[in-house]
Amino acid sequence: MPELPEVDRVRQGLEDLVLGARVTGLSLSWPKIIDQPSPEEFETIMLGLRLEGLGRRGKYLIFDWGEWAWISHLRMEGKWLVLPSDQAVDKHTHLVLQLDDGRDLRYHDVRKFGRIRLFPKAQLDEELARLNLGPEPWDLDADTFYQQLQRRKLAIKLVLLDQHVVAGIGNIYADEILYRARLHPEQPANTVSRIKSNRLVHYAGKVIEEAMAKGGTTIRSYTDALGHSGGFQQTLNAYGRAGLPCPRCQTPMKKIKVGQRGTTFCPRCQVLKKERR
DNA sequence: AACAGCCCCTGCCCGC
DNA sequence: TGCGGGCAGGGGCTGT
Repeated sequence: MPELPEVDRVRQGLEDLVLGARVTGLSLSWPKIIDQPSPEEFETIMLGLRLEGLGRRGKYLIFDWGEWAWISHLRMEGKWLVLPSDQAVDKHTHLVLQLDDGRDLRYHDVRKFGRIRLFPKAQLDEELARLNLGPEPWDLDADTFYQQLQRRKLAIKLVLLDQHVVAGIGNIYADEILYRARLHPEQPANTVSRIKSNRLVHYAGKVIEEAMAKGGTTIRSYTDALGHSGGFQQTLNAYGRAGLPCPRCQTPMKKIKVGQRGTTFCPRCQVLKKERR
């Protein structure tokens, strides 16, 4: 489940590996991954384009193809792979772009949840605006964030996962941020104190930056474009540690569901506070 | 406006 | 061994 740090590593990998390459052939075996335009138009437009840049916003990858651009979201298990063209195509590979250097850029996605949107690059700003993403975690403004919490009754974890509030945080890092800030994941957002809100802002930036420095987290299937795993999983305090002792107080970590999502926290360090009026 | 519910998919795990 | 059912889960969409 790639989140911001993993998506950024993918971006870097692609930049190193295929920047400047030109598309000489194309095969799209699961058209639904292209949500715009039609498969036929997609093929016609892509042939001959040169990859001129790679960007990222939140968990979205941005491919600059000169006159055209993509926004690509990997969702749960999407991967971009760069492989020699003569290597056999895996059954979960849904798009193959042959490049002019004898290699392929391939989109691989077991669950077929990921999406690619193609549009004229002149529309990039409006396409990004349409996503209505919140700031990158390290750009969060403490006042704005606290104001958003005050008008939401949702569990605080679900607010951290809301891409309109802050972009790039997913299930793993949400648990880590809440653990460090010592907040119960189900604490209603509008009952989070100003101090705790500030702590969330602080740790959101810090956890994501630390994870980026370690090349992201590999839990199930994430790898970068070279097939390398991340290194942050050794640093995880909460996610995936249900039943194991809390690194701070040794109390066994507890696993619950918050808005259909598996959530691990320390029942002693992260206590639900009573609402005050 | 906020939020709940549904849908997309497949691999994996469980019980029988 | 084979099979059916349940589960996981980000985000887009609809309905309230």
